[in-house]
Amino acid sequence: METTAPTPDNADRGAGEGGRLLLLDGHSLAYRAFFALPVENFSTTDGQPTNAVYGFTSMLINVLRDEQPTHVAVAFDRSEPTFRHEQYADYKAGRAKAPDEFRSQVSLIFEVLDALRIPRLSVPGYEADDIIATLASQASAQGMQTLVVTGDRDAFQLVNEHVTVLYPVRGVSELVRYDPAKVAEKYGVPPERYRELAALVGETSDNLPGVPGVGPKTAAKWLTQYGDLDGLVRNADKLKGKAGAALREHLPQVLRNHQINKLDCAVPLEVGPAQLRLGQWDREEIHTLFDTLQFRVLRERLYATLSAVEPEAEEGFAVELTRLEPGALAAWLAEHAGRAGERVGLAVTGRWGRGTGEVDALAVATASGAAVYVEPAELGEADERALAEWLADPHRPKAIHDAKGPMLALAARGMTLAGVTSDTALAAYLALPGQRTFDLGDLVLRYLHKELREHAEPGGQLTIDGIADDDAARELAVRARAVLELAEALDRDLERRGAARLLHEVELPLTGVLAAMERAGIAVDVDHFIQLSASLGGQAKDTEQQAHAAVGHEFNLGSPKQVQQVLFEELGLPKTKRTKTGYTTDSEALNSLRAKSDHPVLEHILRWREVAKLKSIVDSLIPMAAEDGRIHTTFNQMVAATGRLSSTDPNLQNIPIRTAEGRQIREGFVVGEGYECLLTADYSQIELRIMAHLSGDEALIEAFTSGADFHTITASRVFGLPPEQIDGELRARIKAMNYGLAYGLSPFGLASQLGITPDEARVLMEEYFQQFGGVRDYLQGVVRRARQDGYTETILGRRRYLPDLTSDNRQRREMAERMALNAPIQGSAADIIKVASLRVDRALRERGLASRMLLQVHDELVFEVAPGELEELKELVREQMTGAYELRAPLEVAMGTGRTWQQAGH
DNA sequence: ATCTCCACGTA
DNA sequence: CGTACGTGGAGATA
Repeated sequence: METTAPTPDNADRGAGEGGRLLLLDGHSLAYRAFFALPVENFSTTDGQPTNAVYGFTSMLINVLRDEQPTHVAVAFDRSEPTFRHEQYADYKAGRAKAPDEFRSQVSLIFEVLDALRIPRLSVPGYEADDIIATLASQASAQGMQTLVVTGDRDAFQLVNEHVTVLYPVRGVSELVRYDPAKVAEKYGVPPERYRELAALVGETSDNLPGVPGVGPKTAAKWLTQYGDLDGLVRNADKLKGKAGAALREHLPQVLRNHQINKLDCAVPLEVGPAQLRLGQWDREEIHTLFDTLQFRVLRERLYATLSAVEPEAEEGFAVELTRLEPGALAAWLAEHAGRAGERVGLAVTGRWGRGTGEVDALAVATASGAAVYVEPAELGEADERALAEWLADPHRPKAIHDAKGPMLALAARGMTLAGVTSDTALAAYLALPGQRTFDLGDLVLRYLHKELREHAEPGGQLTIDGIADDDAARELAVRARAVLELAEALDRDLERRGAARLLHEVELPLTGVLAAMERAGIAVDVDHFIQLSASLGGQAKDTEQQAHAAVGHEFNLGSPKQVQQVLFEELGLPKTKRTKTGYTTDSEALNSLRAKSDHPVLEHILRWREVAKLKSIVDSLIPMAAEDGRIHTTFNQMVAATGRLSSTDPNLQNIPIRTAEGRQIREGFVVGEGYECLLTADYSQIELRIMAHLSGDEALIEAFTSGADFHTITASRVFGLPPEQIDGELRARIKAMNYGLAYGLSPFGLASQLGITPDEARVLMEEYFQQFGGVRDYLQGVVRRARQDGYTETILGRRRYLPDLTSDNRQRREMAERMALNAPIQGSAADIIKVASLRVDRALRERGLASRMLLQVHDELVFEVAPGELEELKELVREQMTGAYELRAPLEVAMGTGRTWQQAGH
């Protein structure tokens, strides 16, 4: 086709001025989607397949979001023959008729486009590509930029400085941008030569055979050498070899291809580019349609995309910072931050961690923008007291971002923080649990469309109060102001997501409980650790020497790379499972190698790893002991996507327990001075009880309420044997299944774990589900609902969003399915232990006990027992933990006491 | 100095 | 080809 030469007029115009036209090839994209997305995952409950509509709509939304076009249209082919059929009777012959499941979806795509008020164009006798070519050419002449989205490579001939093609790869999830440079890079010819190249190479799907033995490389070489197809034809005689002969023989065919693959840019159309302006879409119609299609995730994305068109507000936050005279803080707080019910924003700087901290400064800002900045260390006695009273007053509502650190820092000054009605980091975690970080600036931008900076004053910075030059003060005041505004936005967002109660009744009060545990820490016996480290170090050294001797030379046992070298290259042992960079040497693989070869080095490596790991844990603990002889971990309340806590610096949630040597480490965690002993209390099989509860499977619930061993009872039902005939082997199989189900275990995985064949595993699962069908129904329902809603939910309404459930990448999709199976179970367990921690904490205070909670390890709480309180504490803990939530398979708690964490285990 | 991979500890 | 985490060493990259 002719490319429109830029006239001085339109060449000067920016893309924004002339507009951005988006043109999609409806059939080609829908067809791509149809084959990329498995139909069994994309159907409505009444059986209407929706994979093509879904994929098409998803691509459309993405491209609307990413490209922000001003004008849009979708072109469709017609079923009638086109001018190309007249030129070449066999055009597109032999192409399989589209399957019924596909054709039924085309009218649904029409409905989606109609609801979005996006014009759909088709003209008898022409293909969608021709319509696109015509509009693109007209748009270029009007100074518009055009984006063509199509799965048809013919469109590459349209590419020029005004026209870009977005071509889908890897299903429908990714679009590659073809500008002139990209076409040249990919095909070796500029876009205006692309037709000629295609004519030589041919196009199977259009039944246009090219020159046999000539691929894109040869074609590009010829075209470059002779300038263009004309030049090549004139010089066809000179071409040597088989390829040259083939070209000469097929010359008429090439010229015919070149005729036919030319896109017509003069299709008679009733509309021009200017009439394709993106209009107002019908919210109600979209709701109804997406409801029938059961597209909830897409609806969310669509709303997010189309409402994000509102202009970005550039302003920051206005604050009026007051410098207070000594003694004036009480009055200021009473006036500005004292009215009941009116929340203020609070921002704190300082350092914190390991159960303590220091406050440098603190700013308070009100909704009107009035703000103060104080440095506690500089305050007089009266001001400090006023500050402490205000901070500790639960009736002075405050919003703060990530309260736990400031709580520790304030506590180190003897101050308590209360009345926090919003922690914006915590709120954002509930809204977006998959995110890793919750930076205040990011959230402010996302929720308020504002920058985290001061609103520029028209007349420059105020210097009246003499502190305008104090950037740190103004910055902190801005943060306080921003937090306050953000808190309002997040309150609304959480209300919408049904998580407001979870925030206010669980997560917010829990922060204080966690801070208290971090402050308390757990006492350790450093001498014990030092001895243990020495003993483990000796063993590691011995084992290392044995390993070197067995191989005949030294190597670094800690280097997987060197271990691979030794095992697979030097010793020629059979290759194990692949990793990204080689073959695994993990303990599972080494153990299976031991079954095939009795080379002693295998045992030495395994033993060394075990000992070295334990030593590294012990060595990491030793320097962690603070001056008070205790280790103060940090609990993170906002990292785990399921709602669990995590522990860092050090991680006290992965202290060894499986092996006897590992348990030696637990001997080093001891009761502190002034206390009687440690108490551990853990939930028995909490996740399985939750699974029984959520599934409502009567047989599984009965297995828990019967009082006998759960795995034995379930095994007895599955195998149809009385419980006393269930031996260790049978029990182990069912135990693996019971736990595996909550993780999305496949027959393959179960097989490899039990050392049976996948077929046997399949049979075993089948037999299991015959007894516990409710579990299967539940698990299937979880995934199906999650796919529709876009998220899973726990018993307290904690959501986990799983967009990958609709991915066209099988690995990602199946991963998301397993996450969906596990998230409600693991997350509900997290909900329950959080509630339990709060209840126990409250009961301890109500009863005025001096015993305290030290650690939370997912299903276990560890306490330090004050003298004479053991019996009362045990009763209290059991009552509060079992009563945390009423499950149909009731919660049970096991407890143990002892001088050390090891002895308190049971 | 910082990142990625592997391996492995816990629930 | 079973979920959720955090840590440390090696080795590559800057």
